[in-house]
Amino acid sequence: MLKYEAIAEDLRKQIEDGTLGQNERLPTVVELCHAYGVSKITIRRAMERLKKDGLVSSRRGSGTFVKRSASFEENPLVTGLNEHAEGFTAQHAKAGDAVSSEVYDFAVITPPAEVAELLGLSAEDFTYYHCRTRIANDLPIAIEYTYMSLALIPGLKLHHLYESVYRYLREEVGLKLGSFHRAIRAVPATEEEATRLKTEPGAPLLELEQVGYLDSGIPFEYSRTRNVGSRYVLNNITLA
Amino acid sequence: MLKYEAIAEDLRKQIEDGTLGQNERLPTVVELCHAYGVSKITIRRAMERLKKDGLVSSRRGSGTFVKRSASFEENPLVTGLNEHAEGFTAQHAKAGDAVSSEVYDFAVITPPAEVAELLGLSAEDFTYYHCRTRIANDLPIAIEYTYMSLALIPGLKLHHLYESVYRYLREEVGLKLGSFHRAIRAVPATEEEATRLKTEPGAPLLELEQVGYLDSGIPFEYSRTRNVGSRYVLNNITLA
DNA sequence: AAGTGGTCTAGACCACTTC
DNA sequence: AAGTGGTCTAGACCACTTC
Repeated sequence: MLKYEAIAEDLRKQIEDGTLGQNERLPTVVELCHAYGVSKITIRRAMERLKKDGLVSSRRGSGTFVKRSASFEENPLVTGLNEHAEGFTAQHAKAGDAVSSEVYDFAVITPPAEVAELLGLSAEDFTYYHCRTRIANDLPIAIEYTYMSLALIPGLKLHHLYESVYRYLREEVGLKLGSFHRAIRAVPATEEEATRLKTEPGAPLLELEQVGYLDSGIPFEYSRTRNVGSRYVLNNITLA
Repeated sequence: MLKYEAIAEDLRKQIEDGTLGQNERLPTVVELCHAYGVSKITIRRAMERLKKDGLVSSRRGSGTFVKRSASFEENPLVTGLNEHAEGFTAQHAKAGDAVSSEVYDFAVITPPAEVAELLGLSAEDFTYYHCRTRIANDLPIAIEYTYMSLALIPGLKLHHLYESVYRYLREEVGLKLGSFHRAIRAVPATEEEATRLKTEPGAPLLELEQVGYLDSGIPFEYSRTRNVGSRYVLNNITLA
């Protein structure tokens, strides 16, 4: 086994058995160099492996931290990682499409227990909840059910849902978005979804379930996006 | 822009404008070090970027080569990359499932024009074609439609389709599998598929379309795998 | 034997945060 | 000012292929 692989495995075990707890800072790169008797680039490769697997995130100037993702160990379905998130708006703007939204629900609620757990919230914490369709060139492409942490995003308003929420988070709230854990399924449209998406009940939808993390490793959103199968193809895929 | 990014962009342009042609060998790492006035690790990072984007593949002892993937420029839907392919058999063996197959079709044919193009074949070249279902614990999970290059795999027999084709390719043919270009869609089951998969016509299927490459960059297979939506979740996802 | 890419060392220097 | 991770140098050494 290569040195960087052995180091990554050792740190992974420490994270999985709790020696390194959620949100805990790892030793610095230099400390790890001394501890394992290797040079910086070898530690760096081990860290890249752990980042790819969604276990840690690094911030220049601060350190490298264990992500709050223990719940994912229990749910092996959702273990991917996506850096450099682009929202629906950015994806379609590139193609020159006219993008709009229809909002069906927007409220502040206490989320379902499994959502609260994925977001690292207690039973008393609030989240925003919204359901909206995303429309490109007058054709509905997807319906989104999203929970976002109220504490992290104090000022979300209805009108943001008609624009780009990610742009708002980045530019106005100043959040730094990090990685995403994702799972993908094919599911049938409910009657309500069929009406909202202008398709047939039971029509195949491509569902992306995701938890979004800030670059600090704190989860900020849980969402399910259901894309009309005949209008959407997912490209640029890597399976880990 | 970082040095390795600038070098990757420069090489990408040379590949896209044809200065570096399909299957052509790039300059060696040491030559690139001198050409760009940088050290090995910087060239290495640029190469990792190009590999991730599916433009080149490297073989230790031989060099780094432009992949035969020009046709993907015309089809932006299929531009992902997946190293370290695991077949259905390996995935389910881990989970301790009983894996089997049902083969509905196995023949040597001249493939459809678009498949021939993706595989870099002429109109006169032959491929294997097979359709089979993959079954775990007596429940059909997926149906596969696959074209494999006859010239690369002289000895494929029916009985291999009841076992692991990838294991056969690796261990008996001695092929080294490289990366995969993939696209994902949700599609409805046809009547025939519904019967073979023990589900309903129109039921949502998660389709993975892929072109598989050897580590030399030569494409060896084109396949569409349609997974029953209610029995299959794709995890460990990275969107590039 | 000669050439190839892959891993790794022991740092220097930089961008960024404030542990 | 001190500490953090990120990029990069100029190699050494190794695994693998035969350009």
